[in-house]
Amino acid sequence: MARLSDSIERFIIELMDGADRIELRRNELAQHFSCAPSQINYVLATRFSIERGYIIDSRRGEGGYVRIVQMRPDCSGENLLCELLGRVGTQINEDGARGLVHQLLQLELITEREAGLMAAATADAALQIPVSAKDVLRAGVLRSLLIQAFRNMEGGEGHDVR
Amino acid sequence: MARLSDSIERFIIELMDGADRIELRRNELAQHFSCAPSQINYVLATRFSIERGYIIDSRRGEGGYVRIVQMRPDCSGENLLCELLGRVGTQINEDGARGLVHQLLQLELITEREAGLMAAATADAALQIPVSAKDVLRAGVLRSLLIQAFRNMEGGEGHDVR
DNA sequence: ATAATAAAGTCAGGGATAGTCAAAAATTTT
DNA sequence: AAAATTTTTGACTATCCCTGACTTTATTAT
Repeated sequence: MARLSDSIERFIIELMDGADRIELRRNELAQHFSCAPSQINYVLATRFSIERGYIIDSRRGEGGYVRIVQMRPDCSGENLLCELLGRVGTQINEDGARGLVHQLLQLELITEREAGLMAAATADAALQIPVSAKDVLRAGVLRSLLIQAFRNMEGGEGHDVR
Repeated sequence: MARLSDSIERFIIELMDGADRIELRRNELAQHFSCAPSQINYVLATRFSIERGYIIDSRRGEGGYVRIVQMRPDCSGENLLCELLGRVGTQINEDGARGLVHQLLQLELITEREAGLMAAATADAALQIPVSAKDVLRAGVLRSLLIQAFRNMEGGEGHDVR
């Protein structure tokens, strides 16, 4: 029998129907498939991961939702974000970060102002901790920035700045 | 169900219509939305906080009111930057950082995309170190971002609205 | 002054969502 | 069949929104 996770994956993809984003209620979906709500999280984690080109956003409480955003993999056959994240790795130095940001700028995926911000956030001066750990920390910040930058490209409202 | 709080927030912002202050009756507003009066307090606390640059003033009893004042730092350039850096101080938590970014957005000093980047760089998730030091680190990153944001503004390119 | 009335504030709690994690179950690989 | 891997579930947690009971303050009437 087709695994439940696969069915749910297919169902969601069909729901998206080419659109690059969709919002759904976790519990409703779980009910539709008569499974535990956390099963949905599993599907999201394994089938709609960053590596596969998706970004998940969610909110709890009354009016809660789970939003799935598919990043368009345009600029390169492979998923560009995925590749960039790979290049960031677990640590990266200031020059490496700058180079990467510069490349985004060259590709016209971000503006000069945005590039300036990304560079500022990953500059040595911004990360005030013992030198030894800076590169690791910078990698975390840069990853977060990259994911956000790609979210921006989807034209949506990005995530709440709340 | 659409969140009542969001509707009320929107309603108030529309009422203000660019003005920097407004006075309203808590009970009337509650009645308009058919909700408990305390709901209004909730909206004020979560959407019109100090962090977002609002000050709430009120009076009880006959002729009571709630006044919402949007702080518009009248200083610009250097002074505003100074003030904001002061607010960041040596440490700031995630909510504080978000509120400040939200305010820059409201003041139209940065674009939504830029706000998203600033929020991403100062999110808890981006700073992968022991919790205890996060706020200090975040302050460093945010300071760096602010300085860069103001550098952008002086460049006078206006902001790309994309 | 005191009492009555008319606001607004506070806070704890409940309901509605979603997330996490570890253990059990199922499936696949060796 | 044993081991390894993936899937599924359930118990517990976290967050957000909304309400209601009770409190505080200001004004007005007696």
